[in-house]
Amino acid sequence: MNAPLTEKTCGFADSQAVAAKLAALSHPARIEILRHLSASRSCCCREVVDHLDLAQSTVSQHLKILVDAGLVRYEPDRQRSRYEVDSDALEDVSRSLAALVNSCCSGR
Amino acid sequence: MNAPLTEKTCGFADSQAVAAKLAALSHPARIEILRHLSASRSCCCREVVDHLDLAQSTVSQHLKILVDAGLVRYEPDRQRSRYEVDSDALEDVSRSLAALVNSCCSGR
DNA sequence: AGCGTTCATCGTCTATCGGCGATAGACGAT
DNA sequence: ATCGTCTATCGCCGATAGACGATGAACGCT
Repeated sequence: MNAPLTEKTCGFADSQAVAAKLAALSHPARIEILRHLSASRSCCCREVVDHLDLAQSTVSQHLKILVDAGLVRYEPDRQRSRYEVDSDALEDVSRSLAALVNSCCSGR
Repeated sequence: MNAPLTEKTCGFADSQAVAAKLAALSHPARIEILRHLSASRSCCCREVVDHLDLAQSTVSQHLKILVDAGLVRYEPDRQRSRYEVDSDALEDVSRSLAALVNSCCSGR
């Protein structure tokens, strides 16, 4: 599912997928959110808001971005929605980047 | 390993650094550029332009972003400027992300 | 029933991104 | 000296990101 596709030839379309994942991670607030989420096992939006010194709406947006990117799981539990890190997805991104970097540094 | 700084408290400033690096990587064109650069050992702007179906000015911009992020080395060789991947820097980013992911998945 | 809390969404504003063409500087070649 | 090539930069634009406040729905509690 993830990619036994084109081997190391990779491809152009693939770049887009990786880029999209990395884009979701390329914001300090979102990284902080991930850290906080993982530290707290799982938590609601409010908890993140308190921790982060950003407006609730802004945090909600960042969370949505992370969810859309598939890096965070979301469960609308009554009021207190629960957000929790999708470890597998995260590790997958890390692996993707590592693969990219590796293929770029294969020369040395 | 590379960062015995603040342990797991990590820090807010640190997130910014990682985010900045990842931002440079979060664009398909730039990933393609990296791939091409690494495949060609080193090359000039024009070479990338031919390969990429983007205007020369656009490519130059992307290259600048990569250089500013410290992921690509730049040497203004007469006309034919030489761009080449900074393997160490790239690996460093990969490690940073891995560390982040790892700390987020420590629970499981 | 009514209040407080939580959250997602909407609209708005500003800044930045990503693209392009045009331009100017630096060279090599003629 | 002039022409063609390669770069980097500038100016411009549409689109998007990122922030906020306001709003309304859903819920718990009293």
